Amino acid sequence: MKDAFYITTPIYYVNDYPHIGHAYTTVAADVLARYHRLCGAPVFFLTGTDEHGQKIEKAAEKNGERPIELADRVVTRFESLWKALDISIDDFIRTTQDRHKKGALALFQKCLDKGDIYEGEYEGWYNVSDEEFLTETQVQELGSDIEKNPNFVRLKEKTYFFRLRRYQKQLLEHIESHPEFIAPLSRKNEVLSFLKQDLRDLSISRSSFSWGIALPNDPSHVMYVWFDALSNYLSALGYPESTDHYNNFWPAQLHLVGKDILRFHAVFWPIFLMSAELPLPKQVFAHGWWTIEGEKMSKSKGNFVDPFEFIDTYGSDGFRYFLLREFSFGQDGNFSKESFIQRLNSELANDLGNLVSRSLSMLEKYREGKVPQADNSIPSILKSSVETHLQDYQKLLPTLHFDQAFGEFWKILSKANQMIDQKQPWALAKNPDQSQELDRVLLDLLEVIRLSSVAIAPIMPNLSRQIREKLGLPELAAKIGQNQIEEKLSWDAETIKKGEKGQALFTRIETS
RNA sequence: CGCGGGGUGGAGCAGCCUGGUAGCUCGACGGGCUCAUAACCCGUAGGUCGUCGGUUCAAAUCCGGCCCCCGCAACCA
Repeated sequence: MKDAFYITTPIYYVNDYPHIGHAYTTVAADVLARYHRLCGAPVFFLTGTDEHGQKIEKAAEKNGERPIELADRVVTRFESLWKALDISIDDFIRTTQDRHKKGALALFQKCLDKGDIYEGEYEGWYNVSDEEFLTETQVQELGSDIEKNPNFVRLKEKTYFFRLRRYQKQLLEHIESHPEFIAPLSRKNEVLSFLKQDLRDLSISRSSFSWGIALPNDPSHVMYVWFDALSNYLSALGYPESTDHYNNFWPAQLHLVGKDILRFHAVFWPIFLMSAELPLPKQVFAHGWWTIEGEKMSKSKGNFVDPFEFIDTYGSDGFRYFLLREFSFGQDGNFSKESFIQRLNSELANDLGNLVSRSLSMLEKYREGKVPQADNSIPSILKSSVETHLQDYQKLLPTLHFDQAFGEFWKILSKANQMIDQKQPWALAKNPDQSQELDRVLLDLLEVIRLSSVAIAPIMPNLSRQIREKLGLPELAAKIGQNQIEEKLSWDAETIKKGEKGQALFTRIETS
């Protein structure tokens, strides 16, 4: 039996509008979840929302509603996006749920018992009208003006600190003895250089607002965002109860995060876990960011890409494919409508869609749509090169080299197109003596199309299903213990029932 | 000396860790085919790999200096 695969996205701040970045992380997680399910592994794929904090409290107050009412209202933005994007989550956790509070409190108590949390004082510049401490950068920018402005006062606040330094060495050792713990490599180096400085203890509570989880030892404080949010990965499994669910899936196989929150996941989170004497996740992977038409995405520019808009116009499969195909996972990349359309037209319409179309059309024309009987005396033309590419695909996809994995598979489509040109089935069809050779060509094409339906299933589940319908094959369904990727992603693994051209698989996007 | 990423044919990128004929996609140009979604196939042009120096028989690749671009340190994957 395959190892259990627990994969998470960050929990998203509920008050935000979902944008391409949220979609990116979640689609990547979904592709991995679907892939591992097809490999027969028990999979638990978790996402959710972070619903506490001063911002929510204030926003709710402004709307004249209770914070939980606001959260209940806006959480649907995320829930409906995941539905529209065909995200196959197993669970959706909200930090306002009782199960989460229970888990977060239990983790906090563990750390407290360990003596890693102590009461201290935070002193800094406070913005009276915003009711917020200024960040160090803000203080720097203001310079000496800060002392002249009566809106800024020097303030001390009681807060609870976490003794990060106690675990600094242990964490360094862990990272060094587990080279795969932080990926990609450049991010790991970043974390290592951070860890080689002296760590400051981390403030993990606030008393200036109350919308959060009250500390067990001091109800006048609530947990500050990171302690609260990170513990979702445990609370979703039922922690602190030692259920089968928990025991099967912890430690997580993979925390997928954006590069901005790597430090929280690769430094603070493992330290909390060490304090609570829990096993660490196997890997934290930080991916890159999207720029939009060459510019940084930001609220002030208002240039967020709205995923719903693209899904509505071009479908979820194409959008999903573009996100992971366009550039290497881990790097930054650029979103432009032009490159989006270009890639979909070239790879989904011209390469894949057209190959399906021309192949099935020939089957209908030359063989009345009937799958020819295989003649073993004529060897397959494509088999051996296809197998090489399939092996590479299977190495690349689970290691998060999505762009290369699909690039590798697309080489197969290219080989098939080349074969058509070389063999010229339309000429073979005119000569009855070459009937068997024509059969061979058609069978090879059908097989490549069938393999496509398997290879693209994790990223384009709808196209996969449509292809399989054309071939008279059932939709791929995951079964625990049955490795369908290995079984069905090999040459002639399934008996193709038919080959119906039907409707175009993916039509070109006209730009005019 | 805050931290990090990047500078490779017109565009976007891979290659750099583990030195040894500079590769991919798109675009341009020419040709082929007619089964197909004006799609597909073949070929051609185009790069002193930011720059200066070092190591080496050999450097896009290793080392050092410099220049330029971008991001983080503030909402934000």
